[in-house]
Amino acid sequence: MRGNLFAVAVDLVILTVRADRLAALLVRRGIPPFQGELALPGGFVLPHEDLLDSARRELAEETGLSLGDHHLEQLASFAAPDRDPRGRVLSVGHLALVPDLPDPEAGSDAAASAWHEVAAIGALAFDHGRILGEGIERARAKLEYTTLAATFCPPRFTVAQLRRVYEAVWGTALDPRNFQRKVTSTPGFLIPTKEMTSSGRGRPAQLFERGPATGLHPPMLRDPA
Amino acid sequence: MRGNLFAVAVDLVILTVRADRLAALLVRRGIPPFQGELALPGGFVLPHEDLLDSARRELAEETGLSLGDHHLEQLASFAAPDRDPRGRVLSVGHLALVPDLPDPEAGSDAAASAWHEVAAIGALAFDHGRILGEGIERARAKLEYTTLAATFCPPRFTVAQLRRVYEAVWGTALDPRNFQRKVTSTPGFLIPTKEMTSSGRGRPAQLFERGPATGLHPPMLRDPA
DNA sequence: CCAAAAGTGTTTATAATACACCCATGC
DNA sequence: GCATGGGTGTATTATAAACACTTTTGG
Repeated sequence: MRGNLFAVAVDLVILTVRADRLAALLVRRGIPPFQGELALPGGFVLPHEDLLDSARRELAEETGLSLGDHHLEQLASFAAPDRDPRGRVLSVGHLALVPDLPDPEAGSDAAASAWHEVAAIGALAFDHGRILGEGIERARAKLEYTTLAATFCPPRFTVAQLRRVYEAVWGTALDPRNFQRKVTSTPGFLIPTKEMTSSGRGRPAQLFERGPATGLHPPMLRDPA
Repeated sequence: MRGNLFAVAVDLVILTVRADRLAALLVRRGIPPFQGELALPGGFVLPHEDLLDSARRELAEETGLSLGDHHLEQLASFAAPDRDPRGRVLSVGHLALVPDLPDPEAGSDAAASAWHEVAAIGALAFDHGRILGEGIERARAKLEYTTLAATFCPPRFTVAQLRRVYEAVWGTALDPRNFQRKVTSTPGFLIPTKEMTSSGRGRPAQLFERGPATGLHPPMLRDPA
């Protein structure tokens, strides 16, 4: 082992759907480098910490989420020699999908963090723009073959809420009728409850919970606009 | 930046198809730890080197391949605190798909390396068994949605050769007639040449070259056994 | 001639799409 | 009643899969 040592960080692409728009949690940096600029939440890996544990810890610190059944996965590593002016830093990007949360409140590390609609995000510190881009791309791809979309929803949700998640992430319109049949007939996607939505215009909708499906399912439908 | 520094290595899952079997290039370790055991090719990242450059360099050293149009991509990073007895080492796994090559010859680093049929590979040094497993899984998944299978083939190949690649990687039998129509009708997959195979039993087959397709194509067919 | 592999055409099953239509609520 | 969204049924279309058949070589 030689002296070519790296600092190792984890950075998080934390996505949610708010007001029918895909949004990411970003922090405004309080210290150099890139002071005052927007960046992904993240930090250095502790001496005896595994990568996912480190990402889970950062996620909890930034969002207050204890990440019970939420989704967290490794994205990719970024280690361009000049990506950090302080020296050689390898960052392991992670992707988290969380339900719509109340705005991050003051206190702990979350003070400087806020949700930003992804369509309106400009340049970020370091190479975080690229990491964010890969996270969004991965999320879009995974919705097509997994039941992960439900992780964007609260514990109980309607089929229409779930559909709006797909529409927000993909930026397309889906046929509500075909969507309904598709998701309700995919084994393990949705667990029906006996409750219905009480308020709102139109006929009340049945409430569902996230099913246990982890793996793949036949492709989701993408209607033309 | 604190003293929690890591050594960073790249390890390579180098896959090929030899004699209709999926095979990986492995090295036998000449020094501790895990002296004498089989491991993935790899090594430490140099001070000013990017990850893919480092992987390309290791690939060239181990196989002699200059990696013109061959495939190389990052897989994932592995950093369990105890994965290397020498200390904290983060390894960035990479996946390379190469055509069937002559056996690695003595000289350079390739001396101790050899192809191993993946079905016959036992325990590997470090956590390389897991990295290999993820590489194989990724390769299997990507054949289904990309035209990557052709990177396992020599510069000119027949449809039957390409089919045997799918059959080797997936371990399934495919219908030669449906396969033919499928691959020849996928835009950008195959470039037809005017040449035919000269020898061999049966009717001569047309030779093709790798097409330019990079992205996705409709799912490949998987026939039942 | 026969066996073997290449390649084409046709039929059948399955899944995706489009869309007509009925249901249950708020106003 | 009427607008709004929830939910079901069905026709149409694309695609995958199964397989009969012709072509072209070597022996």
